Amino acid sequence: MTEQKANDNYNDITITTASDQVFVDMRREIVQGTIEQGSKISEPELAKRYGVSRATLREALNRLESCYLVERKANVGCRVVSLTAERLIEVYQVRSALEGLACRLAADNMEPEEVQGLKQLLNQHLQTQRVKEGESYYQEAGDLDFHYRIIKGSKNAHLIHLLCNELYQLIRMYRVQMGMVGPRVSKAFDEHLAIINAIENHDGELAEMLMKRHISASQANIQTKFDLLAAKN
Amino acid sequence: MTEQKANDNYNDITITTASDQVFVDMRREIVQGTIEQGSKISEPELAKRYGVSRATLREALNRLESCYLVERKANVGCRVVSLTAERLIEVYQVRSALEGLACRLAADNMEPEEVQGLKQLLNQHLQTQRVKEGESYYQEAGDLDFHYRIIKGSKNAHLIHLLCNELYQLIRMYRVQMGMVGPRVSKAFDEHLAIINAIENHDGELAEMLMKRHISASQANIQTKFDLLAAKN
DNA sequence: AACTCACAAATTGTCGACAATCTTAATTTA
DNA sequence: TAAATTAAGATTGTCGACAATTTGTGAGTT
Repeated sequence: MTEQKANDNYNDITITTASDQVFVDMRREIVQGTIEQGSKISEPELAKRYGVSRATLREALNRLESCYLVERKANVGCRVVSLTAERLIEVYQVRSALEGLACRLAADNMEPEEVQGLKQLLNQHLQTQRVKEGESYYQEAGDLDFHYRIIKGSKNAHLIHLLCNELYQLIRMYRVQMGMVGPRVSKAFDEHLAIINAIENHDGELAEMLMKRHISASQANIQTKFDLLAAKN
Repeated sequence: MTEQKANDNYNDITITTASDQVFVDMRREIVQGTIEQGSKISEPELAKRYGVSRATLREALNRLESCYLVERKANVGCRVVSLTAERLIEVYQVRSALEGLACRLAADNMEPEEVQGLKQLLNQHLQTQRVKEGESYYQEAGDLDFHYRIIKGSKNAHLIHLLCNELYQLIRMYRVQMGMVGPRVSKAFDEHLAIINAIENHDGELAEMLMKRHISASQANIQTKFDLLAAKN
């Protein structure tokens, strides 16, 4: 839980209204676990805490629901989502399909400059990783950045919105709260490299397949992680 | 625009609050075109029309935004989405990836009874189509039903929500307002049949591929339809 | 002791009014 | 005449209060 500030606002929302601010703040707190998963959200309490009325808080809650961070029931209330293994597996199945598509489209639609930028990013990661072997956070942030760029490279606005604004919040929450360390980190590099090469060669089919595998590997990791967690308790 | 009532509430929402009601009503009107695409939504005006306060109307608008039927801008307002060819292509690319996934999962997770039900449904369509050759509406409703069942058969709750509650409203809107007729109808039957067979044989890979093709064919239709429309004007 | 029912407290849903912002049109200025 | 400015009107954002529903507690019954 070191400084997470830099990567708070991944999707480029311009904050104009008060509910925008509350939305972004609550989103951060939920992703980081400050507001813990599964906990009930009391509208009067949180409204007071953020210094806004219930109306603006509810506006923020609606938007949190849109990105799957809270769940509402009529006349009952709102609670923060719980990161169960089942849910994460489901999300990763969807993610795999969508990012596979994004990768295929990126192979056709990415500008040469964007591809160059991606390669540079990967080089940076390589150096950073050498210096801070074992440190996982930077890698994670960089990894997200890598995926973000490819998604944006698809040039499919609907797909971009779906992944970056909606689905990714859950994934960030999982990463921050459960952590991703171990041998996956270095292996992920090679996979990233292969993906970039495929994109550079405009080989959409291969790029899609590699990305799907890449994400499926993460998915497998989730299951083992939860199994380990269950064994401890 | 005959009786659409039966298929109004595809996703099984239980209407409890006033904003639920407004949401469902507005959704129908937007899908059918009663509230026409691209039109600006005046909160005071619509609140009066539905006999509710602006607060409950705004709640409904939030949810309409979640299923991509309206777009909001801060301090500016809300307008109904416009069905451009570009947007629909984007949506269909996403749909193809997601329903492909759904189909693959369905091949593993559908109960035998569900598969039987699907086959029965297809038989009904065949008879209906023979009787009412050319009539497209029933086919469309039935087609949606077919896709719904497969999606549900995936047993992936997140995927089901994404497709049935969010993405499909746009697709229904396109179908109702632009219509789907012509040779696609009979051809779609054969494709449906092949998909069912693959599912029945638990051949996920094939089922996925067939579904993706099936949807890509619809996607190609969209482009030609818009081209024709552009040529007329 | 367990179960039901009724009442009280708390929470969510809804409303009308006010504040902040945007839009439009008239007016001024170059 | 065209561009910039400003003021009026309308629209959205926010607030506090009331209504409807749920939840929790405790008395009463079997």
